[in-house]
Amino acid sequence: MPPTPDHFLQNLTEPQRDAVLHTEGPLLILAGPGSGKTRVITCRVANLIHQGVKPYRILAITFTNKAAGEMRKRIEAMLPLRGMWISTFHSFGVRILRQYAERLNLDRNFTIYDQADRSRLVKSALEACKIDNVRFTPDSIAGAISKAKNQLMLPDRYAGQAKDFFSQVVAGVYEVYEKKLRAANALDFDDLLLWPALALKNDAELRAELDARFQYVLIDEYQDTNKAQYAIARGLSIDYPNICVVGDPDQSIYKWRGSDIRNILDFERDFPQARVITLGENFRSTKAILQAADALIANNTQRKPKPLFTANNTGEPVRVLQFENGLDEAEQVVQRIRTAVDDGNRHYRDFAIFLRVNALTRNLESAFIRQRVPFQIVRGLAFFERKENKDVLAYLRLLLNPHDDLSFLRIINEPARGIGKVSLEHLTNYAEPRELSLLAAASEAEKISAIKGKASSGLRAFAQMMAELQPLVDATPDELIRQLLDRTGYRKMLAENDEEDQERLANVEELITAAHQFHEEDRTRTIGDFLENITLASDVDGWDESQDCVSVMTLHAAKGLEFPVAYMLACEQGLLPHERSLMKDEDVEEERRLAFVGMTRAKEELNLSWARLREFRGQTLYAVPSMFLGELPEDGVETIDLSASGAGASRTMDFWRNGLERTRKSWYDTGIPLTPARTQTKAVVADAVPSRKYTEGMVVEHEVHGRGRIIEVSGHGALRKIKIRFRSGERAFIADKAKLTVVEKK
DNA sequence: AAATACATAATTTTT
DNA sequence: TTATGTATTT
Repeated sequence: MPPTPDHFLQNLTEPQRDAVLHTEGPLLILAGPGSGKTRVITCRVANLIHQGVKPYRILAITFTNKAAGEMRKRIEAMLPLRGMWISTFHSFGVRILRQYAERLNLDRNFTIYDQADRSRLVKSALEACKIDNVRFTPDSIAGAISKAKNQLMLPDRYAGQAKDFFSQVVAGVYEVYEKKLRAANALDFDDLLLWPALALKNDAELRAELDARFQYVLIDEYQDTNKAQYAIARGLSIDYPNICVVGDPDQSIYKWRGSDIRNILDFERDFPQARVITLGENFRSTKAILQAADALIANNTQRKPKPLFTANNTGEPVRVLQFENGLDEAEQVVQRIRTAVDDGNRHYRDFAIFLRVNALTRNLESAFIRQRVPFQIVRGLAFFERKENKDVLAYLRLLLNPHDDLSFLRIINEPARGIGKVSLEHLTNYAEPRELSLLAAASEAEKISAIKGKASSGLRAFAQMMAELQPLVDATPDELIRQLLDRTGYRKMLAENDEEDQERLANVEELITAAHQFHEEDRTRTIGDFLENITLASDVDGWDESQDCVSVMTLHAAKGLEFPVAYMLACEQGLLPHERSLMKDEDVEEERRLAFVGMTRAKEELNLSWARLREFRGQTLYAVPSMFLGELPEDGVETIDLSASGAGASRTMDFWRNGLERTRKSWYDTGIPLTPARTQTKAVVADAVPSRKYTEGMVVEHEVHGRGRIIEVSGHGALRKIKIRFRSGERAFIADKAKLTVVEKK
């Protein structure tokens, strides 16, 4: 029984209905949090299909694979969907690149390099360029390359516009990096967007073909697309400009990754006839929550004001909880959750805890375990990032792509085969001018005179072994891994030893299970698909909703989700907003949007907390409540002081509201380390301020480097750095950590 | 070449 | 606190 259009339109508000019914021509939906965006999207697709549009003419782009799966499920509940593409931009890119591989002069079996691979490759490119004496880190250079790629800039054009020293260094590295990628038959994350974008630009025939194939394009979380992604969307919507983008500028939280809010302006410029529909009414949160979020985001100046309103109840006030320290915070939050569940009002799955940084999960983890409260930390890839699993995956990658030198280097001596750094240098020197992969070079190791005895035979044996494993790539994934573990000696390496190895072995076994399940779900999926799936997975993709447990995740991972009760922990200056954002107003505004995203996840109850003392990199510092707490309205917000010092309620927000008025940048000046850690008496606090005792011009004595003069002091608190000129050269230290004695004050 | 001890540096967010 | 690199020994 095919559902009638009424079916999709029931219970929709007028703007929602407009959005669903607008099928032809460009459409921009500005959807505030909780405005029923998902419903509109699914109904709109269902409506399209109902009107006779073939599912395979529709392309829907989501932000995570999980969101893609969810959307598919929801639409399928209404209509059959065979042939419709729903994926992330990156998965879409891979699919196009594999499909049109020959045409784009690509090997279909390319490996996808993640950011860790990228870092290592940049490092080796740096070495190849012989620029190891510069102070730029591989990561900063990798970041610059990534940014260039996001802006569709290839090495030659980048070199052309490189003016300052840094850009010029990057330009050189970028070119070598690209060559290395090509030689390894690998693409990095950015290439998965860059290549399709350029293909659409340069190959008119291909562009027209894909444009006609995907006559209806839908893009969710549009505020977080970058230039390359926009180029793809644009290229697919010229002959058939039925493109619908959905986003909320106030929820843009990936500027640091290249997302560009200007894409919204460009959309209206490139599609002047575009219809714009605003979904403002919130159906998710209580009035109290929404008002608090609204008041917060109103502090952003780079923003078009937009009303948030709801017909929902006022509900409980938003709570700001003050704790003595991070340990207390974790324990008491978990306890509050447990109490609510014990009282029978809630399930564990109703609760989410949001954090700005992953590193903050530690205290929570032990609190959950101690109080026996079920929880899951949503950090999807952690399992595959374990050394043993990465090793096994590297073996698989090398089997599938023998040119993958990075993987070769990872496993060539794992288990030990008597092949050390020097031998590998000889091997590289042999391989490079001959344009051989390291694996190919290894197979003819006897021709390399510089490599002797054990190393030489080890290399040849390795190449031989990989060749023998080759036919197994067609076996089932789990069988392949099992064989691989036996024949490479990896299992033997782990089998003989201590408990740590036992655990590693167990992890590898779990990897086999994962591969097995992956294959069982869909027998057509290969080991290559398995690897691809792991690389392109997002953090939330590992989130299991079916469990009745508390979810812990970063604010970034929380995007798009909702929970009856949300806790946002560590709302402290330096953490939220993060210290790395404090230098620029626009970065602070992004942090504020991040807080806004977190707050608007909550349906019924919202709790924000901070602690007076925060353990940080092994030492305890005084914390300053987040400036964002001071931006909340007094109405509908309740402040509760649960700290031992109990200085009375409401100090939190007064801190920011009233005259204290410290500049944002100065929070870490109050960060006074306590020694020894965890001591909380005021006496100890008072006398130790090592970070501030050094000044420029001082002469100091260092245990190792001898006497030197301080030439620069920067940063604050635990991050305070001092630069010292010794006879042997200049060196930088963390002020707190350096073992120095003052010889002469200036 | 590999194992070990030792020092020291670094820590946002992620497809 | 943890990961990474360096120097030293076997």
